[in-house]
Amino acid sequence: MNAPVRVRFAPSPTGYLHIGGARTALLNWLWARHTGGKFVLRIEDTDRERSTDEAVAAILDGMRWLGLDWDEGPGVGGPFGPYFQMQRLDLYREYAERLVRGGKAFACYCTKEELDLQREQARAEKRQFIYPGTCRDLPYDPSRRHVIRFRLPKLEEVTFTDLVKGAITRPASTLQDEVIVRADGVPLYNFGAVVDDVTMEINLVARGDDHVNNTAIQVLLYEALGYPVPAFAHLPMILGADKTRLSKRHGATSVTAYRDMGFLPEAVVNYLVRLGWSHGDQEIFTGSELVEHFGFDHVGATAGVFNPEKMVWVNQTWMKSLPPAELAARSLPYYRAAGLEVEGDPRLPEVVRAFQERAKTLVDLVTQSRCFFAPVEMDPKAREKFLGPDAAPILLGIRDGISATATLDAGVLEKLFHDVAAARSLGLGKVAQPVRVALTGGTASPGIYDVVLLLGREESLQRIDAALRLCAG
RNA sequence: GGCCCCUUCGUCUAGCGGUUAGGACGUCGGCCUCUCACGCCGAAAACAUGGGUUCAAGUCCCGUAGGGGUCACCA
Repeated sequence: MNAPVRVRFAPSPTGYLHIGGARTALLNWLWARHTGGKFVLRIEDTDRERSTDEAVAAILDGMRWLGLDWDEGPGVGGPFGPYFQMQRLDLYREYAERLVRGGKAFACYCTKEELDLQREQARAEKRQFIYPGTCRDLPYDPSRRHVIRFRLPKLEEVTFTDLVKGAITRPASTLQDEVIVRADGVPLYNFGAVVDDVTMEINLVARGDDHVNNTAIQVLLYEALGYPVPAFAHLPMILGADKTRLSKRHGATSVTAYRDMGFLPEAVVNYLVRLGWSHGDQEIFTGSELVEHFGFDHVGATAGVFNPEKMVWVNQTWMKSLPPAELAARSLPYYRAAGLEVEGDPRLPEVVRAFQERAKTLVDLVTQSRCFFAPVEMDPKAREKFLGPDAAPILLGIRDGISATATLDAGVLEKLFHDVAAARSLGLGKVAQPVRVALTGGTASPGIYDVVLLLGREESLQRIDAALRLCAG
């Protein structure tokens, strides 16, 4: 009765892994993991014009980064391979021939040009163009260049059930004898996908919303082939702020771009799943929580607007929750990309801890903490405002205090800063800000005592001395 | 244009006939405070619209409007 779940993600390798594709892959993966089923990755590379090996690599790279491992597919193989459509051509030919022999498909000799002309004519007459069945009853002549068309059965309408949208019905009058195999023998999407889903024993097809209109003809294909129709789940699109389909002009759309911007994969996964799926009021989910709770019954039917601000919040929330050592390890490639070699630096975990709840992304973390691993880059505005002549005596006081103390710790520093402030009847801020600018080059940083401690006595003294010279003019 | 799908705060959503319509992001106030964050407290903010069904409708049905998708020898 209940066969083990087999789902698949079937991208066409025409570009990087798009945010929308990633979500489709993710939900399939979650369902497989939730049910203990199999997650199959299949590459639909039958569009030879646009498919590239680089795109395949980019997609696999994106999926690995998100942690979406596949049970069958490129690299891992599996019992239903190969998992590239261009390596399954014999299979499609066999199934197409079966259809032709059974009278359920036929050879069509119309040329692209003839059909384009007819289409144009129909448009001129404001008529819907539907293939008129020109070659429907012609004898089969393999020597003539031809495509294979599916012979649309006589029926009123086609209905199927969608796990997220419910029953969907389409009048047969809007369907036509689709071409299923090109003249060069390469199958078209509707046919290749069906044959593969049949032979790979896929029993739930979860894919983008933009495929609902293909589903009716596919249902008919399953029936013509004599196989059970799988369950369908059509996932709503991801929109940009203007409510049109998310695209480049809305900003970054590839998952690896988010990696490069310093997002944690956990956060991207978390955000993407929550966009269109919910579990009560919960916002933050670990991977295992997602696997535990995910189900198509709570996938919404409405398209969702991609909200970068919320994704940043999710990312920041995740960064705060990671152990500092873990966060430090994750930040290494980002420091490297910024030209800072911090691996093995004993201060790294402490520095990361100091910025953990201040940074929104890993890139932000690196940017903010830069002054601990590189010379001070003095912000001119900060200098002008906080390193004037009146700052000199304050800096001097702190400088002397630090150099006079044998062992620095937070308690000592707190007393020192308070004493300097009290001696001049100033608020603590009047003392801390000039020192902060002297030590970091800017006006925002972790607590000033932490900054001194992180920098250490010698470096702190040097930086204050340098600032003193600036005060002097 | 035909067909298909969708419609709760600006955004993501909870709701599955009876709720002061809840949460989150963002926004705005306040608290905390050495800066920036974090955290905490509070506020503004939604059932597209018109008809039904029902004692009762955000929840069910129909229409309208709006939005999206799709109409290839692309996927």
